[in-house]
Amino acid sequence: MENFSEIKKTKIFAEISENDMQAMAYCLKIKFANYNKNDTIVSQGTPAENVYLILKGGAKVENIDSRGDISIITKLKAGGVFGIESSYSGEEEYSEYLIATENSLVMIMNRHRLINPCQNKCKRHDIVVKNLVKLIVERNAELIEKLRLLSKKNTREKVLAYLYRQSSLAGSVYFDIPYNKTELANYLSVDRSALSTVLSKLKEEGIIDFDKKHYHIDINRTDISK
Amino acid sequence: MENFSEIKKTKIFAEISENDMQAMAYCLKIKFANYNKNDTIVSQGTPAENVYLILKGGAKVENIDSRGDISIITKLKAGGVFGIESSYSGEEEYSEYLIATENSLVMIMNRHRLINPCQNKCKRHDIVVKNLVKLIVERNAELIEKLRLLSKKNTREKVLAYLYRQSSLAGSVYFDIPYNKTELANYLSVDRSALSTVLSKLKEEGIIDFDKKHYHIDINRTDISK
DNA sequence: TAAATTGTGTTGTTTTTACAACATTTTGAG
DNA sequence: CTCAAAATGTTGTAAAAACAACACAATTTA
Repeated sequence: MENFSEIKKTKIFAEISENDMQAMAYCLKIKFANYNKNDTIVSQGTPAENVYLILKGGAKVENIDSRGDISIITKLKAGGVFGIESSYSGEEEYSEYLIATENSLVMIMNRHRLINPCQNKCKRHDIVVKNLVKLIVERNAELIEKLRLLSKKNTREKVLAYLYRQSSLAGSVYFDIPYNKTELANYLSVDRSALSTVLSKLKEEGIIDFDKKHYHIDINRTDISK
Repeated sequence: MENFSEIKKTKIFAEISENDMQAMAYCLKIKFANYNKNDTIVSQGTPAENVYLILKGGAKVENIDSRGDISIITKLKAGGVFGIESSYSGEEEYSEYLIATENSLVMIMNRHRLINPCQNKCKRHDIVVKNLVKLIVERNAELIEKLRLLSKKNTREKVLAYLYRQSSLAGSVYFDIPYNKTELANYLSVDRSALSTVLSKLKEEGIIDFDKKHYHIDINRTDISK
C-alpha cells in the first residue's frame, strides 16, 4: 500500500496491518498530499471536513486573533495529527491554521468516517479510535502545561518554567527546544525583544546558557522547584 | 438506588437506566461523599485513583505553583467531572486541587474501572466511555479558549476578550459570569487591583457596565470583532 | 557565492503591570 | 442584627513589558 511504511510509524495506526489499512483507506477516504515549506495546509475559518496526519516533515498550528497577532499553538512532527478535536466536537470550521514547517507528506482522512467506526469492513477501526482518544488526552495535558506557563506573571518566570519543563522532558540539563527565539516569543505570548532581554540577563547571571536552539539550565538556581 | 435522580441528570450517565446503574455502581466501586463549602475534595500531589462527579453543589479546580500563586483552572457545577484526563493519561498524582465552592454531594468512582469497560455486567459502560470522551474534547476546547485569552498581551484585551466570549455564550449583551473580581483576576492571571483599574476604566468609557457578577458589554466598541 | 531574507541582541521610550497600602462596601456566620 | 471577614475600588510607586528602531549575524535561495 502507498506510504504504508510511514503510516505504520504513527501512533494511531501502529497496530494496524497493511491489509486492514487497505480496507480502512477506502472507508476513511484517504488521500495523500505533498506540501512545501511554509505552505498553508489548512486555513483558519474554512469548513472542517478532514483530519490531517503528518507522515513526513512537520507543521505548526497557529492561531491569528482579530488584531493580527500570531500565537503558535503547537508544533507537529511526523505522526502528529490535526483536526481530531474539532471532529469530536462537531465544530464546523477550523479555528487554527496548519502550516508546513518543512516539505511534508500529509495523509488526509474524512473526519466523520474516522471517528465513527463502521463495524463491517474496518474491523480494526476501534483500535484507531482508542488511539485517537489517547492522543486527545495527551494534547489536553500539553494545553494545561502551556496554561501553567502563561499563568506565570512575568517573562522571566515563563521562560524559566518553560526551560525547566523541557529539561525535565529531555531528562538532562542540556537539551534542544523546537523553537527559535522568535517562535519561542510567540509560544510564550511575549514580546520578542523583551524575551531576548530576559534570556540575555539569565545567561549573564549564569542561570542558563544557550546557543541557537540548544540550551543548558542550572536547575539549582531556577527557584522553580522550591 | 441512592442518589439516582442526581446521577440521571449528569451528562455522562444520562442514558443509563436505574438497573444498569445499579450494576455499574458495584463495578465502579461507587461511593458518595458530602463536602462543606471550602473543603478540599482533592489535594494536588496525592495519588490519583478516583474520578469525582459533582452531583449537587459546585467546586473549583485550582493549581498552586511553586511560588504559591493560585490559578483557577475552571469551575465545576453539578454534572462536572474531575480526574478523567489523569485517568486516561495514567498520571499517578493529581496535579490540581479540587475545592468545594458550596456544600456539595460528590460521587466517587474508581478511575481504572471507569475507563476500562467490563463487557459482562456493565453492558452500558461503553456509552459512559463515549460520553467521557466527549467531555474531554469539550474540556479541550475550553482550554484552548482560555489559552487564547491568556495570549492577549494586556489586561484590557484579556478582559474584553473574556467578556465578549461570555456574551456570545449567553447570546446576549447582558450576562452573568461565574467569577467575582478576585476570582476573575486569578482566572485571567492578572493582578486583582490592576484588573479593578481596567474594569473601572472600561466602565468610565462606557464600553462595559457591571454590577457584582452581572455584566453588560457594548459589542460595537470592543474592537474584538474587527 | 552573492544577495535577500530572516533571526538575534540591544537600547531608549512609552505604556502597562505588579505591588502595597488604604478606605469602603458587601457578605456571611452566629 | 451585629461583627468579623472578604471583596472591591483607588492611588502612588517601582518594576516590567511592549514597542520601535537599529546593527549585525545567520540562513536561504536564486
